[in-house]
Amino acid sequence: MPRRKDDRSPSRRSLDILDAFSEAQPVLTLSQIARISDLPLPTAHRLVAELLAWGALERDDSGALQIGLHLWEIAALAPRALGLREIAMPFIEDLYEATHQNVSLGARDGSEVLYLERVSGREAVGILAKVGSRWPLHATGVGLVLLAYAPIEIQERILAAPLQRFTPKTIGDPGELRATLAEIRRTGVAISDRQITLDAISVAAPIHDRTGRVIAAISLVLPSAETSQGQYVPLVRTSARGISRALGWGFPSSNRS
Amino acid sequence: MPRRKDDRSPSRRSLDILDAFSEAQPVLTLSQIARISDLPLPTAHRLVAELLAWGALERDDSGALQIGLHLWEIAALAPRALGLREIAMPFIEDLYEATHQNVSLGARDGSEVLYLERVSGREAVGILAKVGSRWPLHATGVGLVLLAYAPIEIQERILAAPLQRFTPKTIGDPGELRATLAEIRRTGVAISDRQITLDAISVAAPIHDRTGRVIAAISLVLPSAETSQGQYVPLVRTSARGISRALGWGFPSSNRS
DNA sequence: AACCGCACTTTCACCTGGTGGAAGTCGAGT
DNA sequence: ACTCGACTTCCACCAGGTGAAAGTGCGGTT
Repeated sequence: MPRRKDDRSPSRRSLDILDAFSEAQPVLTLSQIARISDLPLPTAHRLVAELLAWGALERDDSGALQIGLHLWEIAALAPRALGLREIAMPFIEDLYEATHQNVSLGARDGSEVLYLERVSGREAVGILAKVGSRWPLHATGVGLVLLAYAPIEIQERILAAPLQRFTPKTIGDPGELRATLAEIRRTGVAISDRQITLDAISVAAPIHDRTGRVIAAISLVLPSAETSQGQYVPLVRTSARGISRALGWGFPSSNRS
Repeated sequence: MPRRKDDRSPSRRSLDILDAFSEAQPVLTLSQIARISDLPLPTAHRLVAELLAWGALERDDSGALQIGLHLWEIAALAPRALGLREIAMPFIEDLYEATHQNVSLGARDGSEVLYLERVSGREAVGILAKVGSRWPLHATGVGLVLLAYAPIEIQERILAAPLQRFTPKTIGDPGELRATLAEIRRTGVAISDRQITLDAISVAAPIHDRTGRVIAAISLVLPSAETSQGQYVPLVRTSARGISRALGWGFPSSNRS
């Protein structure tokens, strides 16, 4: 009988400890970590001590564990996250100031959207997509844009799997999704109508890097009561173009859709 | 002769690999990582493979390594970083909209400020404190506030060490710093006058959590040419109070300065 | 005040899985 | 064709990670 029941390496186990933290449970005790990561308590204890020493974890006033500032500091170096944000922020500000609606920035990670930034005033619609949260690609404005320009393998994988529905308006039919994606590629704008909650619609546009590839998308989330949605389309599109240009897009080089 | 020259554990070595990345070098090759982290190439190779598999690192188009989105996603759970930001953001927005100057949010980590958020328009002064960057506590507006309310050990440690100077106006004398800190505690506002660059001054105020402790500070960075700096003080103070209140401060409970 | 339960910490003999020197592959520059 | 640097694979060795078991400390209950 093997002494060790799983074959994870120590470094992988440390990472799995970090994965134990979630939006629902951002603060954990040692025992909880051991349980969630499926590690013996003494092992978790030792690894947590190393993570604390390095600054990946911190203790709060009550002694419970949470993600530490040093990890956040390192993560802030991710070019696809804060690097992009740094460039996009002034445009996001402008868009917010012009509309006072929620503005969000997201990138595709695998077959999901990861929200990188969100600016929301007090008076805008309540919105579920927080910074750092993930959503299925087919259900949000940002997600639809990213899916429309994603590699075909990703598109087919998502079209083949069942499409999770959040409201009666969420796209649930692969054929309809395929048509929607084609329309997005044609117009360069996605409109997600009450797909997440019935009180919000979202208008999104793609952001290109210097090679022309779509690396992110921004969106404006509006109350579905808003009648003149059309006026927002040029605003979003212009902001997305501005960010793309700031990233070096538009200079003659390789430029595919 | 020992086979292993250092006694770092594998999990610590993985973390040290992450530490190899910096603002100056956010993209590295495997060999660079091995060199910076002082690891044999095969060892670095194996550990990097694990970090890639988990999503702590990613490869860019050229195959070079950078911090990955999954690490960023986990780091976004840090209560002291994005948790705080989430609450502070609407107030920061208001402050930006009212002034169109740089607004920043920072927290103390050890004996430095770590900038958690920054909103800057196109027309505001150029500013060096980027999100994720660190600065000495005595040299910036946010830092002075955090230092003024820091535990005495921290204050004394900094007063005892030489104070790094960035401009002729940077506080270099411990006595002057001590007086400045007392003044900040008295007024609840810090004004950092041309301490980092000669073209900018900064007005900062403390943010309290529900226990009354100062956990962060916000600041407005103004062009030093701006004559009517006084008008900004109430704005910054009001925003800081608003954030503190949103954090639960002000309800009758333990409440020390 | 004694008892219980739970969360955390420390210990230590076992033996496996990480280690890193060496050799092999690949690609770009000369 | 040759050189150099960056990356990848291999494998015998043994240091170091492992985790059951025992110990500590705290808060609540009897």
